[in-house]
Amino acid sequence: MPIRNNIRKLRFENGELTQQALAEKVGVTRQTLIAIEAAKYSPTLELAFRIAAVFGKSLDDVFQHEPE
Amino acid sequence: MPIRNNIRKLRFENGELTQQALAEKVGVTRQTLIAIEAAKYSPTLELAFRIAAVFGKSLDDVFQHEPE
DNA sequence: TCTAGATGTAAAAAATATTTGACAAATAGT
DNA sequence: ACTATTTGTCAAATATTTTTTACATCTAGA
Repeated sequence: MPIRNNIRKLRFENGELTQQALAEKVGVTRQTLIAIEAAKYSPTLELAFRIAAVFGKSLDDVFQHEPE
Repeated sequence: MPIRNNIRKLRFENGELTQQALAEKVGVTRQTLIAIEAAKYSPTLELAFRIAAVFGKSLDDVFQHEPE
């Protein structure tokens, strides 16, 4: 599943936002956030939207699909 | 789950692309595509990317999140 | 009218995402 | 050296998405 993300980068750009803090803002578990940040699996579109919303970014700014 | 999409519109703009044809291009079942088009549930980000790619659009052009 | 193609719905099984709980390692501060 | 915080991992349970199969409806064309 080749989906990259800039979550780690965005967390630090937004005042060292911790994984747990972000997880709470997004309404998800810390483990879920870790897995997504590490691209272990593909999140739900709904969750992807909520993550992007926290940073005030669009989906494409946070997640990049590498085709093939 | 308030996620709108323009799949139906995009299908017809792309030469009356049928649900089954799109499903095959995307590598998914027709029922899955129907459910997503009808916004019955939130697809995987991976799948959302593949759908957008078929139309040569970005994610945000195909799916819109209505916050709250 | 009959047939074929496109769309819609439904229910159970399979696959995948998410939660819960617990533990380990690294870092920073006291 | 100790404690607290952050990050990472793992495994089992739960929730959600996706598949499979089957049937119903509608429209267009022969």
